[in-house]
Amino acid sequence: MTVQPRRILVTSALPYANGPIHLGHLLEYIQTDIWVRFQKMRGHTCHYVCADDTHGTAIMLKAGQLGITPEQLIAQVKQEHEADFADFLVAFDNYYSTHSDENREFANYIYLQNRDKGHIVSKTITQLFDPEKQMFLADRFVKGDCPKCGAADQYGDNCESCGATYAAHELKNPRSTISGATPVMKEVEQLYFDLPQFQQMLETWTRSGTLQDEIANKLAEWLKAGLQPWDISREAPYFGFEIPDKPGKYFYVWLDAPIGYLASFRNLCERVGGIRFDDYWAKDATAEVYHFIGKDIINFHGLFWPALLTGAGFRTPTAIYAHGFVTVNGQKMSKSRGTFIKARTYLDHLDPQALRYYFAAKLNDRVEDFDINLEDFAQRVNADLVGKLVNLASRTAGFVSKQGGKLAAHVGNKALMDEVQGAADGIAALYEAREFGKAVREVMALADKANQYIADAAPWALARQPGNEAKVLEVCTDGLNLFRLLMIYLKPVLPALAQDAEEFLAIPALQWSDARRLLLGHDINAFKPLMQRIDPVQVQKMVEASREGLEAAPAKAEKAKSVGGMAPSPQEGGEAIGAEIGIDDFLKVDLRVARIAAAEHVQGADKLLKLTLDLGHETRTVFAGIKSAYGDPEQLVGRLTVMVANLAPRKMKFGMSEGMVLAAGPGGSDIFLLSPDEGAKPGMKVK
RNA sequence: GGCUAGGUAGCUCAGCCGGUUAGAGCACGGCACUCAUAAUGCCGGGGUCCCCGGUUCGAUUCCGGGCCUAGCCA
Repeated sequence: MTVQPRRILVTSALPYANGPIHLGHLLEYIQTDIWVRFQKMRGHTCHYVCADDTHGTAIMLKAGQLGITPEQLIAQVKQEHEADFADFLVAFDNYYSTHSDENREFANYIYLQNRDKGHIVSKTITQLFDPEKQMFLADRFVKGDCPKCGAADQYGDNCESCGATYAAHELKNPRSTISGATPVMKEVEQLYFDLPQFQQMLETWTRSGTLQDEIANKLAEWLKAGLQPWDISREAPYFGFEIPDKPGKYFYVWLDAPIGYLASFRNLCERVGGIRFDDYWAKDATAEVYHFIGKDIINFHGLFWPALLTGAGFRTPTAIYAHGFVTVNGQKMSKSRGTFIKARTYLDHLDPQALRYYFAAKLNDRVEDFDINLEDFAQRVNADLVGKLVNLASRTAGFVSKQGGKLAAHVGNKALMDEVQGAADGIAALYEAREFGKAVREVMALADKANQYIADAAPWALARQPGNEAKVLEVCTDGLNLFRLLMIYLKPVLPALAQDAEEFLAIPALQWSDARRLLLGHDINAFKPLMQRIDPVQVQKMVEASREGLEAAPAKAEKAKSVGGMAPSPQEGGEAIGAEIGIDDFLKVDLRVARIAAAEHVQGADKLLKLTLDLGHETRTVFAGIKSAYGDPEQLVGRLTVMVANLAPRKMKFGMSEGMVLAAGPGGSDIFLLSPDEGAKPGMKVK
C-alpha cells in the first residue's frame, strides 16, 4: 500500500458573515474536514482553507441595524465562526476573510485581466431605486403585489403564491423593504461578465469526468439553455470592493466571494513558508484543487468560477464536490420546531464528535439531502461508539492492567488481526471517494467481529483459573490492538477520541500506515472512559433551547445567502402553533359527530354543563366547561357538534365524563361550540 | 410551472449491469454471559421493495404515467 505523495488544496464554501453557524453549515465543514484529515493521515500534503464571506447589502444593513460598522460586524462574526469551527474540531490551515488586502488584489486582478481580454461588457439598465435611502434595490429588497395573481407581500423576483417570475418593476404597489418608500425607476450602468464567451470552454470542462454526474447534468441543463452575461457590479452605497476603473461602483459580493479561496490560500503561503501559490493556481499547476460546496451554489462554482479563472489565466479546480441539504427529523430545519440548531447551542449540550460520527456514518459521494433524525442520532452514536468501539478497550484493558499494564509480545488471533489490518486499503479507498458511510459501516462490521472474538475467548472465564495468565493477556492484547486499528480507521472522523486513545495506549499520533504494525510488548496507561453516551434528555434540551432562541431573535428572517448557504432559510415562527405531529398522531384522536340530546345545569358547578350526547349507536355523558357562554342549556338541545369519542373517561365531582366536546375561544362568554355542516349524522367519524 | 434527487422492515440506510427464500445496524421479543460506560454474544418476529400500467420467461431493479418528500430555476 505504497501511496504516492500528492499536493492537495481543499476548500469549503465561505459562510456568510451575517449570522451564526448552524447544523446545515456543519455538514459541509465536517465532511471536508474528515476528507482533509484523511489525506493528511495518509501522508499527503494537504491544505484546507476557508474564510468568511463578508460583503454585500445584507451585511451593510445588518451592521446599520446594530449601530456598528460593517467592519465591526464581520470581525465579531468571524470570531464566533472560528470558535464554532474549532470546537467542532474543524481544522482549517487558514481561516481568512474576503475583506482583506489579498482578496482586493485578486479581485482587481481577475477583473482587469478579464476586462483586457474583452470578457467584461457594460450596459445601461433601469433599476428600482429607493429615493429615501438613496440606493438601488436588489430584487429581494422590493416587495409588492404579484402582477399575475395579485398576492400581496411578494418579493421582487417571483411570487411564492402563484410561482410566477417577473421583474421587480412589474410589481404592483412596490415598496422598499429597507425604508418602506415607494421605489422609483432609475438608469444605471451595469457591468457584466460575458459568460457566453465561455460556452465552449465550459461544455468541455463540465464533461471532463471529475464532476459528480448529478452536477454535470445540472450544468448541462444550464449550458443547453444558453448562458447569459452575469452582472457583477453594484452601486454605492455597498460594502465591498470598489471597481478600480469605475469609481462609485462595487464588485457584487458573489464576484469576490470565491476569489476568497485564492486570498485565503495566498495568506497561508505568506504566513507559513514553503508553499508556493503558483504550484496550486498557475495555469499549468499540477497540484490538485477541490471545492466542497452545497448543491445550492453549483451554478457559481460550476459556471462562473471556472470561467472567471480561465479568463484571468488561472487553472480551474480539479473537482467540485457538492452535498445536499440538511433536514432534521425529515423536515426542513425550523425555528418553531426547535430544529434550527446553531453550532453553539449544540455544543452547549452535546459532544461535537457525536455529530461528526453521525454525519460520517450517513454521508456518501452524492448530492443527496441529509436527514438528521435526532432519535436515530443518539441511538446510533451510543450503540456504535460506546457499545462497540470504546467497549472493546474498556472490556479488555482491566485484565492487562492487572498483569502490570504491559501488552503481550505475541498476537493471539492472527487470522482476525490480518483481516482487520487488511481492510485498510479498502477503507482508505472509500474515504478517498467520500463514501464515508460505507467506510464507517465497514469499520463497524470489524468492530462486531472483534467483540465476537472477545466473547468467544472469554478472558474473564479463563482468568478464574490460575495458570491462564498468558492466554488472558494474549486475548486482551488482541482486543486492544483491534481497538487501536479501528481507531486509526476512524481517526479522521473522531480526532479527539483518537488522541485520547493514543494517550491511553502511550503511542505517538496514529498515521494511516500504522495499520501495518501491531502494538506488542508495550506498556500502556490505565484505561479511563473515552466517551460518554448521549442522554436523549440532552438532545431534548438542545431542541428546547433552539426553540427558545426564536423569541429573542428578530422577527424578520433575513434571506439566507452564503457561499456556504447550504442550509434552507428558516421559516418564520408561527403564532404558538403546537409541535408538529404526524397523521398517525392525529388519527389517534377519534372525533365523532354528536347530537346534543340533553343539556342541563349541574348543581354546585360554576362552569359545567352536563351534556347527553347521541352518537347514533350509543349515548355519552359529558361534562363541558361551557356554562359561561351557554347560560341557557335549552338552546343547545338538538344541535350537532363534534366530540372526542375515545378520550379516557374521567371521574369528576359530579359524575363520570365520557369524552369532550370541541369549542374554540379564550373563555368567558367567548366560547364557541363547533358545528358540522348540515347533513352530518350522529356517530360519523371526523377525519 | 420546468428541472434535479429521493421514496426498500418501527427508525436510519445497503442492494453493480433485471434472475434462486430482499439485506445490515438500531429498536422490539427470547436465551446466554456478567470482563465492560445495563456494555457484549446467540436466536427470533417484522417488508404489497410508494401506486398504476408496460417491456420480459422473469422487475425492487428497465420504460411510461401518477402520488409524496427535499431542493434548484442564476
